[in-house]
Amino acid sequence: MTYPKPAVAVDLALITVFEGKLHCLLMRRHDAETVGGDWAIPGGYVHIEEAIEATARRVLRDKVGMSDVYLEQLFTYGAPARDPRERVISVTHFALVAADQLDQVTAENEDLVLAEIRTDWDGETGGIASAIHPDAGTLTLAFDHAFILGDVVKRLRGKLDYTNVALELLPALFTLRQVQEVYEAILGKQLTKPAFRRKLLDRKSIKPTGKHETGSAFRPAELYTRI
Amino acid sequence: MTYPKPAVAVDLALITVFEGKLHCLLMRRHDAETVGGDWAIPGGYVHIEEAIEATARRVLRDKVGMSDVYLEQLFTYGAPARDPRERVISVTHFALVAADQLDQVTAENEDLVLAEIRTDWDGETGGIASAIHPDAGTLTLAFDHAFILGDVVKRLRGKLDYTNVALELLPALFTLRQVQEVYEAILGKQLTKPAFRRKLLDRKSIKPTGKHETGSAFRPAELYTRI
DNA sequence: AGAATAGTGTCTCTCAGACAGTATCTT
DNA sequence: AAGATACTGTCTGAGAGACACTATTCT
Repeated sequence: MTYPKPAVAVDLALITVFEGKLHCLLMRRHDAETVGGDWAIPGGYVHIEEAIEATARRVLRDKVGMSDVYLEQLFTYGAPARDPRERVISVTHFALVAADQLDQVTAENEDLVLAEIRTDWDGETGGIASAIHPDAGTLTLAFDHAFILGDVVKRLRGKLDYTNVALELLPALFTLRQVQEVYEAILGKQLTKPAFRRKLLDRKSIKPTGKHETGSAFRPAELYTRI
Repeated sequence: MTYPKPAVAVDLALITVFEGKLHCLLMRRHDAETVGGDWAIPGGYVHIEEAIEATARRVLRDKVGMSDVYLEQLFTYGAPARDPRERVISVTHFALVAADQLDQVTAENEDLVLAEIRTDWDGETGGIASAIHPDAGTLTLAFDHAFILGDVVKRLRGKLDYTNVALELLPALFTLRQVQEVYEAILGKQLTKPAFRRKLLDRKSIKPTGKHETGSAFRPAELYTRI
């Protein structure tokens, strides 16, 4: 006996830190009334012979125009009514990207915007997130995507202290101050500089390059790179 | 346009600590030659109007005969050839149960056994696990289930120090020594008693009952319970 | 009484936070 | 030279591991 099958999709939260704030790439939907919102994270159906991560990378390439990013499976969302049109199970991933890369794709594609992610809960409590655009204000998110973005923030907060995922949000060369800004954006709180430096350097996951930043108003900081 | 859809299943790793060792419930397959092994963790297809966790609880009830257990989504496995018969995407969960409960179901059902899970890697490195039965020796696992069990161990090791999941593996009343045994079984290494007691009690997630264990050869330990 | 385990007190070492100080670059 | 930020040294308190000690129960 064969059962009717749910559809399987991959949704992709593209995360970056821009001007000291967590941001996410959103895609305009032209069917807002049927899916419950004007904006959504990019996604696509899993093809019958395609690995799940391959779907994620295809969505990244075809819908966003990027490749070679840090990608991680987050959670699989499958509430029967999460998509009002048909049963869709979403194997959701998140990607971590440096801000300059996302700037480029939003400039080239009218339907892609970068929105700030805000949460009104502390630590790893959990809950929904809201997306705020500098011009348009708070964006209405389709499906369960406000909930998904909340889960992304929660996961990132949890992984910060025992992994190096934060470095994926920075360009190839970066200052220690920039790393601290990424941590502060994700955790939503201030950190103390000396303790942060020590912890980061003790981890042996970055190394100094001897080069320094240019164009700074005052003393330029040394540039570091991933090991 | 409609694409051919993959099937979606939920697989369920039922975990317990028995005689100081991590164990897992396995189900005998009668189609070993087509699925690559004699033993598998229980699973079932997601029905078209059924939430994913509801599938997990249905599998738990219908195939194992249990209810009211700690359940958590682990990962979604979707390699195209993981099931040689058809494309099946598995939203895998794990359940944590006290050993006495699993003892009961294996006694009642011939096709269910409790096998020890062993890993040959340290900490949270990751890798496959093997399943060892007291009489039958090493069991051959179907599909990617050796890999999945490895991921379960990895996840449990990671969650031990910042959650109370370990308490789900114990009966309603337990001694501090039993809690330490659970931690040691999961981590695969010895811990020191005074430090362990302090950390556990400082967490305020268990409380003493005033009762003591009976039938012990020597001084009986106090019984604690979850708060 | 002796054996075995339950449970506790203390020392030390490591590590994170806080603060204050020094170094270096631009205007 | 002044100002701003990069970077560092030191103090302190919290917490984990190691060890030794006391307490309690059964044979």
